[in-house]
Amino acid sequence: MPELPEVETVRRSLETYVVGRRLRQVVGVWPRAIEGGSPEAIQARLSGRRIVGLERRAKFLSLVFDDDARLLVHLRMTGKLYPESSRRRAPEERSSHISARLELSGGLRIVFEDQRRFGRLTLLNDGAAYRRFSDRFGPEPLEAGFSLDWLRHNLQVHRRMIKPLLLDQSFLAGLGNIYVDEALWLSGIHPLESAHQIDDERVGRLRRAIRQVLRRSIKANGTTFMNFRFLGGQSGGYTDQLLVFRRDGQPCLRCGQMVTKMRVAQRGTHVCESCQPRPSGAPSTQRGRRRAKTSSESSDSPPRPL
DNA sequence: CAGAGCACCTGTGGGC
DNA sequence: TGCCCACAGGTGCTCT
Repeated sequence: MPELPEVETVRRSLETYVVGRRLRQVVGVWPRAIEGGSPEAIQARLSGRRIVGLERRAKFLSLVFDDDARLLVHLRMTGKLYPESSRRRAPEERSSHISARLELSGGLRIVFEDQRRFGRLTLLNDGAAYRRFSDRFGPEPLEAGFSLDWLRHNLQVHRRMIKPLLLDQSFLAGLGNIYVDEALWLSGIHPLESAHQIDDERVGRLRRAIRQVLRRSIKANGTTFMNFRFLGGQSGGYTDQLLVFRRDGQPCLRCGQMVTKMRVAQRGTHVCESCQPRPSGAPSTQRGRRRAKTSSESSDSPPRPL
């Protein structure tokens, strides 16, 4: 599930609950949810420490403690993080899906629920460890480091296809499948295009598109398909504003041609082949498999500009 | 370096 | 109706 806007939504929703409290204990941990450590090690290192911040880096949440230790949370596909009391009535919650509970001072419990159990907790002992962690990622797309010059230069030096490059967290932090498709559609760039072949004008459009979709989605509290939720089970409002993602078989909102679904970098990819012209040398590999968009309709419906 | 395939998990929905 | 399989918002590994 969660990409930058969803993780940021969770961060904002939890910040006021957790900052200022002390961690009492970590309970109910599914041991494999701990990355490179153990529940006991987390417990020993963090219990009694005060939480002084809740930050986000890429798609990680980072509980910052008063002595610079951190507890990282990655929600992966289906993870949720919420104060227990706010979710009493959430119908889909199942105890078998709980990966951990954090007991904080004042009787607050934060639940880490994760249906698919991909989500992970990671303990970082000090600021140096955090620096090493943070250095694995590219710039944050909503911060100053993601400048036009930076993007122009760094697209130039890669021969990879643009979509997998934008999904690569070490290149740019925080984008996932939804917002890459959205940003490429907005900027009129085909996902198979080689990064270094994107001309300056489209680089500028791409940068604006990335920032626009992320900002708007954060404003709407993210996107919900299956099960992204925050606080008391609220879902993201950006789902209604999606421009191309999951709109395969429907007319493109810009030109009216049918939006198609293909496979790029093993990910479902939504594209308007008319607004996002396929690069000349691109392999036409895409095995559409089942989902075949052919959608049984006559292939050419009249373009309907909107 | 770049890309494919798979592994990690569970649930859901489409096709037959 | 029910079974089987592909697929799902992410990431990290191996192999070519």
